[in-house]
Amino acid sequence: MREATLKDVATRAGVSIRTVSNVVNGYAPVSDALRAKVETALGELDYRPNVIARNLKQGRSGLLGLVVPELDVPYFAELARATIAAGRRHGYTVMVDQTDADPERERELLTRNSRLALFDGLILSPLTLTVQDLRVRGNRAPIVLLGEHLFDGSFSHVAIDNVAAAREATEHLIALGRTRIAAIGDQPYQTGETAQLRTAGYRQALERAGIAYDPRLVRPTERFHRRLGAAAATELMALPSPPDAIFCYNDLLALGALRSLVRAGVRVPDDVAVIGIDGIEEGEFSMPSLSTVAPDKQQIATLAVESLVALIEGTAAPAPAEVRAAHTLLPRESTLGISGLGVSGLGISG
Amino acid sequence: MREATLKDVATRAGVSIRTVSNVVNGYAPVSDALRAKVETALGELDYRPNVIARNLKQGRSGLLGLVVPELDVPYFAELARATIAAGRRHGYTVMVDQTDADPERERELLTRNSRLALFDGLILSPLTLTVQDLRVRGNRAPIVLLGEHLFDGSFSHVAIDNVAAAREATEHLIALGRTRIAAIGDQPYQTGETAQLRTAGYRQALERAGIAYDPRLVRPTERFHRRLGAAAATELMALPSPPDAIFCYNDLLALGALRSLVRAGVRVPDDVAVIGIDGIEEGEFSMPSLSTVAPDKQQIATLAVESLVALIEGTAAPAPAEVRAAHTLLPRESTLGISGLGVSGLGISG
DNA sequence: TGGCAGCTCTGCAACGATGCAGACATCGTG
DNA sequence: CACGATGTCTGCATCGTTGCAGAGCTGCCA
Repeated sequence: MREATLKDVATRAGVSIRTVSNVVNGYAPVSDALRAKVETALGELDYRPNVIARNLKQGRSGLLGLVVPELDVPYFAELARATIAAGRRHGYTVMVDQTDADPERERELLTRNSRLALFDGLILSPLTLTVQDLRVRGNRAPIVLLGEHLFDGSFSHVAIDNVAAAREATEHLIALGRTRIAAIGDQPYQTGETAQLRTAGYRQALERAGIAYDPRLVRPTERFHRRLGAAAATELMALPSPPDAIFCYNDLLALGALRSLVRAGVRVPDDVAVIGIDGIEEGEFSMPSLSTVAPDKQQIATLAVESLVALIEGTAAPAPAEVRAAHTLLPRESTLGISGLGVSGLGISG
Repeated sequence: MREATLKDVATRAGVSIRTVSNVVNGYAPVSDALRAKVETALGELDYRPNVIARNLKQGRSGLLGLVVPELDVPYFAELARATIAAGRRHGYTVMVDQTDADPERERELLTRNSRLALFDGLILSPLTLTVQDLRVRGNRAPIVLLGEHLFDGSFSHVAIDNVAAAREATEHLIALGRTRIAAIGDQPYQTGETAQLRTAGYRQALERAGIAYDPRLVRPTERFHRRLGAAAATELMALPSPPDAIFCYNDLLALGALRSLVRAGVRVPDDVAVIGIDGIEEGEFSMPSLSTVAPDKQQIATLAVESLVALIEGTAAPAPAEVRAAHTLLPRESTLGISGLGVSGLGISG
């Protein structure tokens, strides 16, 4: 059975389509008698408006899309929550998609026939997209980017200062007196821009402290996952002179490293201090809890949505903005130690 | 500047709208000469199809919606990933929304004017919705439900056997010789159906093993979050006779409990064994790693998408199906102990 | 040369809703 | 009583696209 349309309802109620529309939307004044008749017909036919038709007429859908590489990476999940909330505050519904960090999927998004063209605007957290890709997009909706990519100024951006964040994390380790500070997560190839900025921050901190840079202590990882962090930490501890601290480029790497260290009987932080970046909730509950530099996800989400809405509604100059969000160092047990227990580290007992 | 339409392109190229459409979609045979002219015009005007108009004409959007209570709960994030993949296999794009576990937001989804009406179908993981709510929905798209709610048979469902899952988790603890087995996560009120099923499974296992049910060992928690698990575990250990094992209704509760136990110097699993439900990746990397009963998320996602697509495309009888997905017990260190180290538990050293 | 098939291409209608201008009835006022 | 103001209600055009039926042309064969 076909869905009832305004026309069906109008026929049944013996009024014009327009009047039915008015009743449905509560627009123009409608007499009680007619209103009652229309409402009866609406009920009898179980009328439900066709949102697509309405959107076509109004030229907007009220939907924003957030596209992240991996939804099950906690940082993105937490960011998604914040973005959905920010969207609501501006009257938009945000829906989330992921690309599995697949370059082809990322490019597919921008395709002429992408279904995302239904959305009034897009917030992208790209991994591999180039400015070129974005230029030729078949997508009519405005775009705001998250992260450091594509800083050629043609698109609005929201990101933390990754160099500073990495520097502060490293400086925190230095302040604890550590000198052999390893780094896990470098990505010295084209699409690893965020990682490269963090490497820069790491090296800045070392340099300022007069600590020599030791390339053997820097482990690249293709992605920022727990398993890779664990493997890299194991390798680091097998070095002739292992590190006394590890700066991980994100919290998942750090949590993987943490487990492999503790599992191997290394005391954290006494033997090796560990810090990450992301400020995910999981890090508050690891044992020991994870020190981290937390980007202000609320702020990132709010700024991204605000920029996007301004583009959509034309309330701002279309000049692309580069927006910086805040970040905060959150020292926890993995660098400060476990307080209140009369012990100074966590290891294997038995 | 307005977006170019087919009409604009047609005017510029001196051909009919229909021909432009044909070129864009590669439909009918078009002579090379015309095709070239049209393509030039397309390029000059930077034409991008209006997906909304296309959808209106075709009566579908190719979009499925997945709505979960909280995206930053890892179980849901992992399920979302699986669902997005399953949707792609069927030619649909899945986009994810969350309700913040807010009853009003859940109901809002089904409203006449909900933007989700743009979607061809919806997969809902409801917390508080009643059958009543679903009946009066102003939403035309078919719906498939995740979880045990609303088992009155009017809607298609996909869920694991929660009673069995909880029973198997508890039996695993019993098989280890534990007798004072606590439970964290009961929700003995209307909207806590999943929790109640898990309580039933827990009690079944106790009963079968001839262990008396001790209500003091069952801690309710309003939600399934790490912090509440930690608090509940602390309370349990403060009992005159504390438990020697804890069954948590999900992995987040268990991870919270794990931390508070280890933090307090309790040896896991020697003193207290811990198990959860969900099989989230985080549990593989906690210290000790978390034993769990893992629902087959792939299967859940696949079954949900298949049911939904069948409803949308009318290839299946509209009779609502109740589908069971598989689950697997995954014993890890939090019950089996840490092997290969010559130690039998993890605690505080120093 | 007539007729037909096959290839291109076009115009119109339609998807289901809303904006707009105006028709019609009613009412109050001068 | 005439008039305009007000309050209801309607029809038409429109959003941008695609389905459908058919027009016009070409070329081939009898």
